[in-house]
Amino acid sequence: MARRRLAVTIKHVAADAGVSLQTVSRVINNEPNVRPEMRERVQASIDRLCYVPSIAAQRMSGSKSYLILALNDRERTIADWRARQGTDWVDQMLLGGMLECAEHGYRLIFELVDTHEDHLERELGAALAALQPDGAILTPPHSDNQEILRILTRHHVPYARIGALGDEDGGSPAGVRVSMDDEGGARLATRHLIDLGHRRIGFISGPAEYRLAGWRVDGWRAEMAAAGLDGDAWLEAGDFSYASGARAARALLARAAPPSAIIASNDQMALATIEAARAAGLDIPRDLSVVSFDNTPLVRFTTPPLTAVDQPIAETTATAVRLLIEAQREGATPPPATLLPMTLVTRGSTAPPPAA
Amino acid sequence: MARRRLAVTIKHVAADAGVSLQTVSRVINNEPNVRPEMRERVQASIDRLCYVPSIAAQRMSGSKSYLILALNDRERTIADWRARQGTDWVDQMLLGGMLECAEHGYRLIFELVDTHEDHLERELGAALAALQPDGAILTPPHSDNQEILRILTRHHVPYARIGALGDEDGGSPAGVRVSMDDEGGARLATRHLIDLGHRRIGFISGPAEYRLAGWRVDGWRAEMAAAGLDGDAWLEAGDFSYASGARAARALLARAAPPSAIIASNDQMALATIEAARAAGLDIPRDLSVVSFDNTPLVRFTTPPLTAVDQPIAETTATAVRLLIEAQREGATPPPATLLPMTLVTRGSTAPPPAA
DNA sequence: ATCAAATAGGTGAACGTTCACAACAAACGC
DNA sequence: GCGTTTGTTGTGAACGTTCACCTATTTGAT
Repeated sequence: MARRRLAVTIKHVAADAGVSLQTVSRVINNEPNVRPEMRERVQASIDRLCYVPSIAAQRMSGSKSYLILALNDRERTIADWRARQGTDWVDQMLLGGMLECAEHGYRLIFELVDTHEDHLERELGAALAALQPDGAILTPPHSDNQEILRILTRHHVPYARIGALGDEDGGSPAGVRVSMDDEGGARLATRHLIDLGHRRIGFISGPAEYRLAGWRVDGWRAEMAAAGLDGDAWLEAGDFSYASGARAARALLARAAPPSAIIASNDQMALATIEAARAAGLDIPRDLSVVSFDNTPLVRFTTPPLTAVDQPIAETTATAVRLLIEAQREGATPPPATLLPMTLVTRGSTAPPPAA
Repeated sequence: MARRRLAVTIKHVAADAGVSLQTVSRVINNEPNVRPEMRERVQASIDRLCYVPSIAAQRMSGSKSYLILALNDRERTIADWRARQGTDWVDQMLLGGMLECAEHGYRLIFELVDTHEDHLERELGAALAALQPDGAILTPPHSDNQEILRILTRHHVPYARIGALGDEDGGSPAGVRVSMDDEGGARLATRHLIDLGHRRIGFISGPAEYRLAGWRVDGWRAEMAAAGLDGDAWLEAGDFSYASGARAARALLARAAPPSAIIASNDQMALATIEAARAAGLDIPRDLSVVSFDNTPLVRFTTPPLTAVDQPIAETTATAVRLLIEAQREGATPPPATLLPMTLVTRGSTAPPPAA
């Protein structure tokens, strides 16, 4: 069972370079007060012996663990994943955070948290005590879970809250917030359609319990108002599901003055809209332009490819990681809130409105 | 900077329960030779103090790290991800492995490996030395990278190879293999179409450099032969891209006796096939049935929803994790190779062939 | 030349856990 | 009653690293 891993330790390096353990440690951690020539000699030994400090041992003697925990809601993650709803935020988040971690010699550990059971205190506490991470990243809905924030604070783990609704953590210096600009994204989509010449622009919203759904509506409404158009006349409620999108689209198209363009709050509802429009004999984008939110992988391959607002999901975790690492530096004060812009990817589902 | 984390250690528990450290350790690790009443007393102290053993310290004194490394190709992962090709294997793999890990008190760490640079030895070695994982999971193309296998063996890290082509690791007892039954999946798809009454079943293959692409062709050909049909008459080459799928589909449909059904080796080519068929004035599934491989999230929402062969990607890593953990037990000899079956998800893109 | 300060390097203890081994009690065979 | 096994608990060392403290050397100002 390979008990002795015969790993090369700091002791071997010290012997090889003919110095004390402490000097080697100093070189590893880039501490001052080491003569350049000495530093070079030690580094040579390190390279020759392929020495790598053991994170376990480092952590034990009180230094950093170089681990960052990404906390995700177990139930939601699994549900999303089982249902394969097309939201690939998991791998995006992960890769964004992971690459950023790799840049700085850190590692991201993905941890699923169960808030339903009363295990929370024990389960999360166990993860924190066992791994002793240098920071934690919270994703919705955990970003606003006061108990999680409390536990993290008690364990002295700094955190970054992604998509947090407010600063309900009482302005704790341990926490920062990173969010995506949902309102700005909706404005981009609306502006694009207005620039194409559309005046009657419908909007299919997401469920009210998602604050981001409201923000998207706000952005659309604001941009419509800025162009002197009445937004509320073309609003239909959806809940992010395909069926609700189809229902909302049919309702919009059945109006006396149907919209010439529709913005759906996610990809599924956008696909439903296209299908509903086709069923009504409309051609996309000739008779109806459609813009979507999310920009999931396959929407570039649908017919037509979807013009969509792309969310900087990966940048979100990358930023969170960067802020957490920067905050480790003594005296550093990272900005308490960061807002990441969305972008519009123009494809084949939008065009100028019919001349009529 | 919270140097002292004032964590509750095994020492506190020992004092609280009035026993020695060792006894507490024995209770934690479920070792025998502890009186039930004593075990209960210690457990009570553990619960009361919310004690959790520190992984770092455990690892230091030679026991398990409860960490499993999932090694992925950096370039390919990033490329797949950037291109957002619709292959969401990353989050599927991850979640499958992670949930299985969680079941057993382990943790999965996703590690990107760069094989291009000559860093490999150093980079992978660093990860292994620093984290000292209890096992590693290799995904293609790493599963057959001899140097990686060598490094893992040298560090005494047992590994599971996913989708490995052969047992080129020289039958090392440290490694097991887990694969998906591509051939079986293709047979399922073919069988389904034959059962519906189709006789002329086209197949759009993947690129030759992917062995799995070949296995899928093999399955289709074998099932065709079993039904007394000539497979090779309806084979067209693709390369997994949308454009190649469109090309192949047009070629098949332009034949003197066009197929009444087409199996595409992935979702993108299937979507391309549908589009090409529509352009040729065909209705799906009335005039042409289409079966796809992959079953990515959005294909249930396309028009029509795709009948697709679903790959057990998540089960793949879950199985790998299970095998690695089981192999830790003294004397355990896990099966050297495991083949996971694919399943067929029947949706709206397949129907009996036109009566004509 | 003298003394204080700054710099370069070393020493022992500590971190929290497990391992090897010792110690002791109880149960067993004869 | 004695030696032997079996089961239960405790003791000291070890794992690999960093921290606090200490010593020796060099530097600079007087």
